[in-house]
Amino acid sequence: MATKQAVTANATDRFLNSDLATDIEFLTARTRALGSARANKLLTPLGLKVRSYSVLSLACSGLAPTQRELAEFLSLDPSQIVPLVDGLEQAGLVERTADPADRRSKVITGTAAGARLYKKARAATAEGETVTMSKLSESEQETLRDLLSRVAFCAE
Amino acid sequence: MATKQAVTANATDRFLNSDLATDIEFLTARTRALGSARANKLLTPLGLKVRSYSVLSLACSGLAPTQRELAEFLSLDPSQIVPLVDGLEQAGLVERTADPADRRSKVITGTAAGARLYKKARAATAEGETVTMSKLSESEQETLRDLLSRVAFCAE
DNA sequence: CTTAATGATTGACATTTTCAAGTATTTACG
DNA sequence: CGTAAATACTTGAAAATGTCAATCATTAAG
Repeated sequence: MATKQAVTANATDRFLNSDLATDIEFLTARTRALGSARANKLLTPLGLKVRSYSVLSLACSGLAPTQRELAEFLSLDPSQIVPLVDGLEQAGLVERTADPADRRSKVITGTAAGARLYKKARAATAEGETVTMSKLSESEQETLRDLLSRVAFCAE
Repeated sequence: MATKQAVTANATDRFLNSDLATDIEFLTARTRALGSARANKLLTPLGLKVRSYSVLSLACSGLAPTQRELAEFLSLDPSQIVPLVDGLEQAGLVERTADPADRRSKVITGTAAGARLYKKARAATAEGETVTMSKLSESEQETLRDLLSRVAFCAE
């Protein structure tokens, strides 16, 4: 079996020199698929997914995001934020508060229970990230983080 | 208006120091969202999307991928490959051939028309990538590509 | 030769994405 | 002030995507 595998290369190896394998678009998609599958698996026992975790994280950040800001930052449609916050709110993890300065906006803040769960969830995703990045040294991981932020937060 | 914008920071800037903004999972998701929106826009005039482009790319690579290999490499379920190949096949861009060595497998190869379209599509996505990566120097882009491949093709 | 495993396909179902329209509120401007 | 335009959230519908189990044809294993 092991020898057979060595002879019949798997797709991942076979296409390593294809055009696609050098395409940033493709590499980010594949990295994300790997990472988010892993993260979702680790978050499931906590009743979260990558999406709800992201909302919870910002809700617990102390930065008092509005739903519009959540949509913008998470690259989602504003209408997608509604059920995400609904779920977290019904679970008692976050609260919607009308912004006194602009009552159209609703500020999302984490509750005490939300903060407790976030702490655990953050540990879970950190563990997933460790696995995902295990092929890179610490300094390479920092480099990757830096390069990706510069691309991801490009003003356009 | 311009002054107002400067005072009221947008979400992207406001959350730059949040936990999430240093999360690789999140950074890859956001980078991918930016990049794939851009790529899809450039591919639309050619009748392609990022997905069908990826299949076409491998079909035209000369590496004769089977559908199972496409699924594996593109992080998709095998059943998702079927309609993707259907579409390209109906457009005369690729062909399904039963693998003589294993007639369960179907090898996907690009037609002449497929190769012509792929050439244009590749130029389009390359242009998108140039825009997406414009904040990075050439050597930084190479570093990013290298680090991402090592994560994306991690054996697990 | 029989059984188990694999690759493609289909169909059912859930989730996610995308949009357009509606309500409440705020901003811009005459 | 008062009206019109813009903004934030919400709703709902339609399309696209993801997930999974079952089926058929073929191959591999015993």
